Amino acid sequence: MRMSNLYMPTLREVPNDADIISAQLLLRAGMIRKLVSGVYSFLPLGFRVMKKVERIVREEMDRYGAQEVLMSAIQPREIWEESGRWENFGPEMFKLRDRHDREFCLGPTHEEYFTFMINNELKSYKQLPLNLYQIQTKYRDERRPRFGLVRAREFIMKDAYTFDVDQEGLEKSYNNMWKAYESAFDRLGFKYKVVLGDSGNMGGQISHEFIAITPNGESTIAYCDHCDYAATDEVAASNFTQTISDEANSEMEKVLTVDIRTIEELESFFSMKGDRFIKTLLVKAEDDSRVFAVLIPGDRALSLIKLSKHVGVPEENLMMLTEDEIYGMTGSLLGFAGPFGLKENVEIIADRRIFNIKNGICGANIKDYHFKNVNLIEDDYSVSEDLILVEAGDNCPSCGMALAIDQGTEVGNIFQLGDKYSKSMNATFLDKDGKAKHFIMGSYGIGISRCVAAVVEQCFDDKGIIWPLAIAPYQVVVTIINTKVEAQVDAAEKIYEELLKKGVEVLIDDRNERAGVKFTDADLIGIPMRITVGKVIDQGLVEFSLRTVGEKIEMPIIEVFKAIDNELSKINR
RNA sequence: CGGGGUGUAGCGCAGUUUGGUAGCGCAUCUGGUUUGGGACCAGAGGGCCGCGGGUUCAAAUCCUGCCACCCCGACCA
Repeated sequence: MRMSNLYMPTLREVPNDADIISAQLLLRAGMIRKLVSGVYSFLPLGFRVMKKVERIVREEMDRYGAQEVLMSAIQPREIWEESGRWENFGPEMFKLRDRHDREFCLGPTHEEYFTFMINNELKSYKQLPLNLYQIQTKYRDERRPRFGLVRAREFIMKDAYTFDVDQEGLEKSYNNMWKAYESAFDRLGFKYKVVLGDSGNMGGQISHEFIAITPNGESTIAYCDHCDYAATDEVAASNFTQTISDEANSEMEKVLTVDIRTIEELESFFSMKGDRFIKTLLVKAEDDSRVFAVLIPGDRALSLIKLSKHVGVPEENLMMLTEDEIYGMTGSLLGFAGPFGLKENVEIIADRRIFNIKNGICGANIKDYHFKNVNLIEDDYSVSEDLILVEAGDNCPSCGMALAIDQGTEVGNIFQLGDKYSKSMNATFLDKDGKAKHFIMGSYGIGISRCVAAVVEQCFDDKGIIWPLAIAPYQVVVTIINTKVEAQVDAAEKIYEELLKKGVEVLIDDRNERAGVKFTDADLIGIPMRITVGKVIDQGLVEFSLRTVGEKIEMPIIEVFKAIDNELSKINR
């Protein structure tokens, strides 16, 4: 491709609405453009990268036995009514009506449609297992789109669905997809971890998430460097050793604590560490049917997912009480809540570790008062072994060493759905014994466009993007220093033709620009290899440099082809 | 959805406090000089100042309604 003709509108300045590095660089490199909040278009260079990501994912899916299809993005209300998600998916679903007032949505995901289709077409166990996938545009009307391609409202996703006769078959399909994902992500060239995911409200079924390690990512994961334990922060078991005081129990006392609300303020007021406090958090079910007071050690945070499992309310329906609601339940203000004197309908849930706190401190449910010398007794409460968000340094549940915490971007997930959809949509096949059984399903997603962003989040420097060779929009750029110098142009054109002949993906920068502009653009758009044709062409030499290294090495033209072959041979296929 | 901020040329911004004919840098076009890490000179084009209503002799500027975008929170692949 000739850069004199390439639609590559690079920007010198950072667009003011680009919030993370990947969005800034992709916009500046002329690879994407934003139309409205959370909706992006891909320009030639960006589209090439995305197609390469797609190709890698596609090859690995195919290699592991999945079959590609393309389902419609537009779906009728009826199939979503069957699963109950027309309502439950909530305002995130883009809904529309046709001229006859019939209702549709733009698919945010495709469990319903696949289940519906399979149920119509597939009737015998002999046709199972089955693994179908597609790569397609998905729509989710996110409440708050941000982070460029990472949380978009329109995005490209690979979604796959497996259908098996039983749990054993599902586990095989699941492990198979796990391997396919590892192969694909290894080839994409970013660092990632596979972590135990939230099994959500699906009744304890297994899921895993593939998290690209990115410093500003939205997902927090806990992992162990000494064994292979890894989980999202809300799910990871928190095991820590409490310091248990050996002092004798003292009599509980009410203490005036004017305007002292936060644990931090309490620590300095009482001159005690946070682990001596009993924090009381008020949480309710969204429909107001139940209210919980959750007791946890003062220096730790609550995991809503763990609470959700303990009380049997789906996590998305749990919410913290507002200050007004707290007043209603405790008769006091935010910051003074405690386990004593709550309204009768409040269920008190305790993390077991608060019973190790001797002569602790908790809110008194009276404005400006706390109790000290509190010693709670297990028998009085609904006790959970673990309600707490994991922290760095907690003990690994599998080997006991210290866990580390990292931020990341979820680029893939795999779910064991079981019969969740086949049951609600009554999708069955006939088993060996002639009886109708529900399909045992799995679903598997990869955020294709999100992967593009995740790679950039990991691969950049102060000059721009550094694409891994496997997904770079072009592999080589031939830079002509001065297009007025015939010898340079001739040599560059010959090199360009030769590389094209060899099947190398190559750009030639034949623009009548100064060298600096060309270097800056080449660095910004992140082309892995650059051949610079300049003055030393008179001696039959060109310069070769790698974007990762930067250093230019003079070499004869023949050598540069070898160097390129050598780099290309490193691509993992 | 709650709180905050911002909307002025393709991009980044000033001008708004104190109303008086819309500016700067980059980008674009023309001519020339240049040509190894975002050149220089001279000239040119480009604006419903987010949209609507109001106040005023006069509104980018003041008032008001709406919209969009961004941030923080809540929520979520």
